[in-house]
Amino acid sequence: MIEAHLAKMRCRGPVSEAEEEAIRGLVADVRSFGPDEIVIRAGEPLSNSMLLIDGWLGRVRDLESGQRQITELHVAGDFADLHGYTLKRLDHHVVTFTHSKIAIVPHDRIDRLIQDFPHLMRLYWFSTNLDAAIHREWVVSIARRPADSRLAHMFCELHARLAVIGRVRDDSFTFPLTQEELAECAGLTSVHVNRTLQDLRARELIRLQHRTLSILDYPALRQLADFDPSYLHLEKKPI
Amino acid sequence: MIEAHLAKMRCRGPVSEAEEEAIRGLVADVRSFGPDEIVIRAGEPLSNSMLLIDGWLGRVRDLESGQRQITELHVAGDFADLHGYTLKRLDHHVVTFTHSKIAIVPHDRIDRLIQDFPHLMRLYWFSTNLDAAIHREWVVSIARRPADSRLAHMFCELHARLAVIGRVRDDSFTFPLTQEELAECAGLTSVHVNRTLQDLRARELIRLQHRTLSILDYPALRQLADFDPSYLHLEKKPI
DNA sequence: CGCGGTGTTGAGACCTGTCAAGACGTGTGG
DNA sequence: CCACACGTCTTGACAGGTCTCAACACCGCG
Repeated sequence: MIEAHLAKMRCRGPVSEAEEEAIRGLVADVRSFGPDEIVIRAGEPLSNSMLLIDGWLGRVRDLESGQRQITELHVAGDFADLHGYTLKRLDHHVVTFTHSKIAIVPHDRIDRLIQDFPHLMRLYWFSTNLDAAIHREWVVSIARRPADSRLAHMFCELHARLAVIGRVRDDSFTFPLTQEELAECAGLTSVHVNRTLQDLRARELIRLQHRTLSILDYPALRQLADFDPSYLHLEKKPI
Repeated sequence: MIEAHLAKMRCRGPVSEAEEEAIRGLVADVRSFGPDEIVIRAGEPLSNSMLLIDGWLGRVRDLESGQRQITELHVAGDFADLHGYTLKRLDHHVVTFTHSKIAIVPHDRIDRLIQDFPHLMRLYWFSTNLDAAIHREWVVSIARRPADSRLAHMFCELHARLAVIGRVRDDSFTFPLTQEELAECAGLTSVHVNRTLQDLRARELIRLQHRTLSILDYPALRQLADFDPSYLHLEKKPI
């Protein structure tokens, strides 16, 4: 059920049997959502967090002008709103992009978990700091990189994050976002995303069809993106 | 010494005498830095965090192209790299913009503190999540807002953050960044920042001279910025 | 078979970037 | 006290990336 989550945790360091048991005990309930639903609305008081079991979620901000900005993407194994555990309300919505299965984790269970397992407290704190690192990388990308590098960077990041949970095969993975949604991530318009994707295809860097993204030339894509995966902290180091 | 830090903490909820004492005990040493120094270099292993007592710091990323992007600004009372406590190395440099006085906080003292005061653990975890919220707001700003709103938003954010620590008088505060550095925050060039500032001045929204920023028409600036301070969680709520 | 969402294309406008030069101003050394 | 130097701010002309608007093509699904 939460194997992807455990895989992600273990990729940073050992998780004992007892800890694993405790983590499994976090889940109070599992709920299913359709695509394009709002899972958590900005501002509402929270007493649970959401552990994504399967599907794709995003954090999105609606602007006054009617535009949307996606601030982070979440895949299986991610806690989508663990920061809500301390903040108690979010500054953004959490929405589904696909059918999604989500484990509900009541905050009081997290209370108990981190009390019993200080090591897990550090791991979960770490994981919210990792979200911040991802935000920072997006700031850099959106502020400074041209459209092609920007998309390339997103693809490299997802490649790395999905690989950890075993969802990449031959540098291919399913990528369910529409070009419109991709634009909302990258700070571009869907028209420009469309043209940029054509460009990336023409240069034989990627293939993207039927919701599947194939990276055809990873070294070249990585160079175009100026992608350095160290901010994802994927190497094994005990915390 | 760390009054600004305590003021910031207290603005979110009560901090007991004992807790205050413990927080003061975090400081192992105080160091001074000149302007434009690198305080922490990206990637180097960390065993301390830096609590800014006075001055201005920033988190900056150097790009391959030679450009720089500033990812967050820090003012008195901020922990500049508390996320380093869990991550153990940073994905960015921490640099000074002005003369700065910084308290050195060894990680093992934080270990002890959060063990003794679970409430403070939550507060400090919260504060790193707050940094993430600020990152998110920057993503939105840089991705979607035109140059004038973008600068306006930065000024509103700083106004709110500095007010908490008593550094705003009559909607004025010292703002020591050069236009070049401002550009590195906003994802613009210094030339464009210059022209945009002239525009904001001409519209009588701000005055900026001699390193002092005066907000002349806060409601108008806030509206231009589409600024909603709730992401800063400045209202009093026990955590 | 038709419909709605998604992807594609073109032309033109606009915001921001680039390059280059000059003005200002503040601190330093003679 | 002046002269100079260096960083910062300012300005102009032009280039270029991205956006806007609008139309059309495609495709999966009911």
